[in-house]
Amino acid sequence: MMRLVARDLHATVAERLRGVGQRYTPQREALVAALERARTPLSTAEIVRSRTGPQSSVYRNLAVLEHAGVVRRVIAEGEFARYELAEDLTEHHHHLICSNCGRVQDVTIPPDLETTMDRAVDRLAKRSGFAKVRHRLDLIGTCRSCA
Amino acid sequence: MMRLVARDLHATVAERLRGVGQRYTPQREALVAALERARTPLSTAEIVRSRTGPQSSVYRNLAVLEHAGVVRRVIAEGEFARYELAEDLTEHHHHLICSNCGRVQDVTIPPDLETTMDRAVDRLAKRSGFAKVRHRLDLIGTCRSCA
DNA sequence: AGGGTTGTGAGAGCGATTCTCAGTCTCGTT
DNA sequence: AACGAGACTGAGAATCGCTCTCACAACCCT
Repeated sequence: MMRLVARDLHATVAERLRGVGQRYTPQREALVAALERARTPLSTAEIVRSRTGPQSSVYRNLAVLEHAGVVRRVIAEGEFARYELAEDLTEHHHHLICSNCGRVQDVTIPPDLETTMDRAVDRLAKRSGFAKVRHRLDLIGTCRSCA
Repeated sequence: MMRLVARDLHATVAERLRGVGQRYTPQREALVAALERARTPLSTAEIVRSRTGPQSSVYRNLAVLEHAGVVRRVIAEGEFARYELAEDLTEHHHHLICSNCGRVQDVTIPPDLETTMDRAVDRLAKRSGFAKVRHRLDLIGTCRSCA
């Protein structure tokens, strides 16, 4: 799916929040806007630093947004959790993670590799009795400034 | 690389520890043995429970073993960190992770997919200025007992 | 306007992990 | 065999990301 323009993004977010009985408050809007602007997963520390509100509210609202399917918690290395907009609000992508400084950068891979991978994943999932399996492909290395 | 038999495994571990000025003590041996036996990543809680020593020593020794390149911290979901033997002591594999209960199970994928993926990863790495890039492919879903 | 629900912010609380430190063990050297 | 330097251990304290609590404010619907 293509990345939504800001107007549609906020409308979609509002709708999803309504769907779980929550409101789209200015603070939550600020969180979504920050994640949109970053175009790469932000650590909770970065988010808190970005004047989107006090710590407890940031954590609470990230949890609400995650529950509403608006954001996704990204598992990287390092001490802080990271969040990014849900994939269906942006587009399917992978992460290039610096194992030294923890920086995360979005990357996409060739569609045919994506397809091949999905087929293999499906087969494995079926064989192992897992359901609703999605894949997570991350590239882990050392970024230029940490080299 | 093939999985090492126990005899070689412990010899290799001892050597790597020596390489960083550390000793292969009985407690560290017990940790390595536990990870070998499990054949799947163990959470710190499971390791502590398995009578390999007091908590503080378990954490310290896991850190030492990680630094020596003997074990690897696995990032899954859930409250506890997980550890497994380093890949060059076992063999390259991926993880099937239950997003509900956090259980982790090893899986391998077809070698040709592995090759294709590595090629794509190399290309991306070169383009982005990252060095020593390895891939991490995890399958995340719901296991049978959590369905 | 009223009442019920949801959101907010400050601080307390929680829990996994790390640190500290005094005492012990090991190993190479004499 | 005794010694000394450095590694190891274990118990508890400390740290720190994160979550919870609670009193108060904002919002929505009728």
